[in-house]
Amino acid sequence: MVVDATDPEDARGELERRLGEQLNALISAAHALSVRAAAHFDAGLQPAAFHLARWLYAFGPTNASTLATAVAMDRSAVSRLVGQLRRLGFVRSDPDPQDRRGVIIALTPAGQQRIVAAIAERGLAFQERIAHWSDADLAQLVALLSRLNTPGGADPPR
Amino acid sequence: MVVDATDPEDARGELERRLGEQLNALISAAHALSVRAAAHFDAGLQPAAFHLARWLYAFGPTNASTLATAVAMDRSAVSRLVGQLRRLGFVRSDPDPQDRRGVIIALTPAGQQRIVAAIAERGLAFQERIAHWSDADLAQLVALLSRLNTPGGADPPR
DNA sequence: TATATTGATGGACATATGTCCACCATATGG
DNA sequence: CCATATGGTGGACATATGTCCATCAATATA
Repeated sequence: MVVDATDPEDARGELERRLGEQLNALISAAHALSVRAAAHFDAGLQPAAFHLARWLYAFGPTNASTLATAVAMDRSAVSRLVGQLRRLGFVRSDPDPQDRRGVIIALTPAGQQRIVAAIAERGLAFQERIAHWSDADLAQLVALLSRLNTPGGADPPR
Repeated sequence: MVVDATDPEDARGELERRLGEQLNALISAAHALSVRAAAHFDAGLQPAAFHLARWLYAFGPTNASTLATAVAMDRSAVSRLVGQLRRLGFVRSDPDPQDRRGVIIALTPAGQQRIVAAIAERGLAFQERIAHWSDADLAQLVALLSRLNTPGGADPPR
């Protein structure tokens, strides 16, 4: 596809297309690393439980329904997996003070440590790639990703 | 954790830690979108096949073994899934001229179109977030991600 | 109080996925 | 030529996952 860079609309569209391409490559590569990280997290644990724990680590506590929507899982499945994680002491689920039908699911310190350890391996893979980056470039990337990750431009709901 | 920003070593480590955190959030959020994108790709197709197709779209043709390693799957599974994709006309597998035991697996134009269409939905989710970004910031992010995604600093093995 | 709604849990079952193994074709080394 | 190694395919089976449904407790509404 040939793009006329002098046309502002097309230039913007091209930028967006290239962002999609780069995100796709990143996510595609990260998937394999995630599979291996999940295996490291806990041997007696279903891999899908790792996704839940990681989401909780990334975005903080929520109730079961929100969590189910966020990770694109059935509520039944989330309930089962949270049960596993709770039995292993990696998450806690306290009744929601606002609506006592619901529960607030949160990582325990033990769970947080496990996540950090499991992710460390993946960290190594990327650390090699940024080894020769300047601090300025690295800081810039972190800042831009941070902005990309907070939909409203506000702080994440920790 | 309190970091002494005047110590260059700690500042660098802190940057790397924050990059890990941001990547984790991005990957965690992207996972749910990927699940939905896979469903859009083809109804009669196993979701895992979408991962294969996406990897081929992101990184280009390879042989079955390399593909299996890259996506952290068993060779048997890759063989089965590639078979499905081939039957649907989304990939081609030609014998490797270098080693005629092996095959080179590549997306067909039809497969490429499907991937682009399936990813478009996810694109919309991110497009909202970057709607108010300046072209300069967007271009900067694309450039930095591009550098992050090419391990050796060289061009990807298309 | 009676009724309907909502959040969560867990059983039951179908489907998808991971893994092991046997097999075939080619390649490699003696 | 023979033995062995390697890339790929597909069968068989165990496990993980997705989905539907019944159930319970707390809310909300009348």
